[in-house]
Amino acid sequence: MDINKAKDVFRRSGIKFSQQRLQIFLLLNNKNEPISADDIYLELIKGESNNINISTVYRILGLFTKKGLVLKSNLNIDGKATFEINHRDHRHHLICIQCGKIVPISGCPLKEYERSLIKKTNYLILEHNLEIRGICPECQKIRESKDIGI
Amino acid sequence: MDINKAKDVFRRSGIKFSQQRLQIFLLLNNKNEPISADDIYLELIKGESNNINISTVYRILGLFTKKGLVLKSNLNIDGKATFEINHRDHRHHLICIQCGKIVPISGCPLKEYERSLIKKTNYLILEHNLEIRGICPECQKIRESKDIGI
DNA sequence: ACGCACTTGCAAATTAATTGCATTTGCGTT
DNA sequence: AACGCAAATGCAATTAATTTGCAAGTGCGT
Repeated sequence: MDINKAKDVFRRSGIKFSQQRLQIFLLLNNKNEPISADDIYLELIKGESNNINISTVYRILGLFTKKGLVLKSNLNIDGKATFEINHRDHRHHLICIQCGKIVPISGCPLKEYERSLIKKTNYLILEHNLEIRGICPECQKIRESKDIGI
Repeated sequence: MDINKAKDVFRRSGIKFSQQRLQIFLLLNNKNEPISADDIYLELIKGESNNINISTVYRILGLFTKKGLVLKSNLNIDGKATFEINHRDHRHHLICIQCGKIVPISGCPLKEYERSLIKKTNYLILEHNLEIRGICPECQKIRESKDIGI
């Protein structure tokens, strides 16, 4: 994702361009895991020339969310809300409860199920979220070597 | 769920009995949807003789969660964490985005999928959460009568 | 370069959640 | 049934996340 592409997305979404919006948008595009407002802020202020305020981060995330560019993840990381780019390809995550690593998983196992749910409940199903938690291969090795029970 | 049953659960979980714990436990058992600490507090103080403090509510929810009686739902309702009784039968929810109603759905569509995910990723899968959002039949009728697009 | 609406920074306010400490309560023992 | 102690609660104050008001700054069309 480069600057011109970002400007394009902004224009199409009716979002006025600004440096701060650009930076947050690029950062979110380079992450493939949910990130908190505070972490975005910390990443941006450690970047060389770049300055930004935490309230601006919140405001921009709110704007992006309202415009559908960003999803407010239902995954709260110790009390902080997290956000991620709205990959329209409908992505879920696999989260390691040991090291906190989050990896996107491809495909969605719920298409068929939702159809049956519609029949059963008469709800108009619009969206869902799914997070799966477990222990990644690396952390499993560490656990084995320390002989910790689950 | 009556008082003696609750006392039994407490004893088996190593939880000392108290009025406040009882009330929160009974309330959670009568809800079948996630509820925030604040809403629990509000429901309890409007009850006749009953008084409780919001910090006590948080402390008891923390205790119940630690002991596995209660699950901290990943569903945050405008910025507030929510909690629900740990039905060990592994329940998911269907949420109406119009009226906010939450109904539990029976069965879980992910058993088979998790098995395939284990093979593919070598993760040790421990748990997952799934929330499905849509519009309930009643709200659909209201929308139709008002002719609102989605 | 100019002007105006929109955005940002800053500081203060709000709200959720936590904590320290004095008081109260549950419960086993006498 | 009263006693005593550890644990639980209430209260007030604190911390931490998020929001908001307002003055100053910026993007963008003219």
